[in-house]
Amino acid sequence: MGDALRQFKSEIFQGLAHPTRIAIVEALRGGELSAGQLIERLGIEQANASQHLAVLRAKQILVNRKAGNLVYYSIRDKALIEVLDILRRYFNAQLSTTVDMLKQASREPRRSGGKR
Amino acid sequence: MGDALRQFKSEIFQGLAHPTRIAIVEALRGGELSAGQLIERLGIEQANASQHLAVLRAKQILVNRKAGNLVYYSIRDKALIEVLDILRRYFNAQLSTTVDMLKQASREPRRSGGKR
DNA sequence: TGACAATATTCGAGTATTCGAATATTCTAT
DNA sequence: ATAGAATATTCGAATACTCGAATATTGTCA
Repeated sequence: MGDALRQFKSEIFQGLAHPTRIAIVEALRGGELSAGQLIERLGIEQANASQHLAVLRAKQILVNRKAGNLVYYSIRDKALIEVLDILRRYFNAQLSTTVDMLKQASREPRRSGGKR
Repeated sequence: MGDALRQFKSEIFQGLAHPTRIAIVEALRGGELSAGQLIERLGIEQANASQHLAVLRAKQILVNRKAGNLVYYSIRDKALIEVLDILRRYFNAQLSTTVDMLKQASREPRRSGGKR
């Protein structure tokens, strides 16, 4: 696979590599929302939202549509939603094992991580 | 969705947010490889490979298995491979409209956050 | 036109990532 | 025990990211 393509891929992942940006993309699952609606739903600073939206635009994850005074954002390609669905299962599976580990850890005294 | 879960998700994406790490994961599509084999195939520095492998381990993307002097890495959950497949289609679709941008990007120096 | 609302950009400080060089660890074989 | 091979970690400098404050831009309406 070409270098440029791999670079492109990594930039998509970079685009999603922030909790706020994941929240934005997930909020747009159901369809487009204006910047203001996103700010309200996520409860974040206006400037911060705009910066994250700029990142998502730059990485081609979102597209925007201007309607008068408002700017509506939406997910550019529904394949990304598919990815989010798969990852949801993935995270659920991972979570159960992580939770088990955490339970285990909180039950045992903190010690240099030996094997039994 | 919980904050912690979103944090967890973003860390997975962060784990994949580097071309070298994507190359590593893709090299492991066909099954496990030792660190040395990865280094040879990808043509990268030993220390650098080890650092990236540490990131992928920390993000729970890879698991490793020691066999004598060697350490074999493999993808932890096959859902990730599914994700890579979907993204392959995604990237192909995007490519037609993005080729020009990529050419441009690879031709111009990277200059975000430059000196002031 | 001027005031105002919605969104975007710039700035600077704090933090995190990335790299190669150097060093450390772990395992095997003698 | 010692050497050597495979892998991991530490260090420091360069680069990139993130945030809120301040400012700029764009569109609407009276």
